[in-house]
Amino acid sequence: METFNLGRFSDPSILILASLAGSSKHGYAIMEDVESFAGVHLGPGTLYGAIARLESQGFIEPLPVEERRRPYRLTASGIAFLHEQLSGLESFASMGLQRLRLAGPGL
Amino acid sequence: METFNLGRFSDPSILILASLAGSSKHGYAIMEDVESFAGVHLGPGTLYGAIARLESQGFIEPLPVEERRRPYRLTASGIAFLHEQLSGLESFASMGLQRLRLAGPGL
DNA sequence: CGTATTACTACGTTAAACGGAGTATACCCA
DNA sequence: TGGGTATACTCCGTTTAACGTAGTAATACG
Repeated sequence: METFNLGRFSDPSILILASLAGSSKHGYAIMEDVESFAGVHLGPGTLYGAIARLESQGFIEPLPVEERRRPYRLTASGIAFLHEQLSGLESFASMGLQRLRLAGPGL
Repeated sequence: METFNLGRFSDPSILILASLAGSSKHGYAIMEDVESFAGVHLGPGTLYGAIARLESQGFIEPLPVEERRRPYRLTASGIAFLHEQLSGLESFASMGLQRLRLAGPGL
């Protein structure tokens, strides 16, 4: 299955936040979820590095460890931040596509 | 005017390509355009570094220099690439927002 | 005629993306 | 029962590119 490709415009942080918006989950599950919904594979360095940063920024918080899994959930500020980012992204994408539609034939 | 904020999820490359989708323009004009439509300020290092990379990737090409300005335009492959990226971005953003809507109240 | 704006170049620093390697536990199945 | 696979990470090194500062030079303006 070919999912849409976000290329280098795929800040792992947002992918992780979007994954946690679906439901709270631990690192490995985030990795699989991101891979399946965005077609982006995050290696361990990228994934856990980004998770640590998101936690220190207060956008996600750890839940009790269960069976060597450390699940995380979005905080209120993580939800707000994600919403803001996604809204901006959606506006930007639709504006860009509009530009392509208008100018595309005439380039 | 408060524009939407793309934060760190704002690969300068895509912003530049989207700017050129509006019309061909030179570096400084791209900088101003990106600032006005995306609210993102690109410093010279970021801007011209990204432009050089986009050119070497064949996504943009230089037009004849006029009055110490070096304008660029999208190539066909740049248009295709931008379209693909923006479509993916739009899907991703709307999927993420949907997840927030569904799970948001229940987190 | 000097100050601001335009349009860059050049360079250095830093953050973080990325991947390889390794560890350890649990699960399956022959 | 023990060997392979999946899970769930940690650790660490390399590379990339984002970002800013400084500087240059030309044109505009007032």
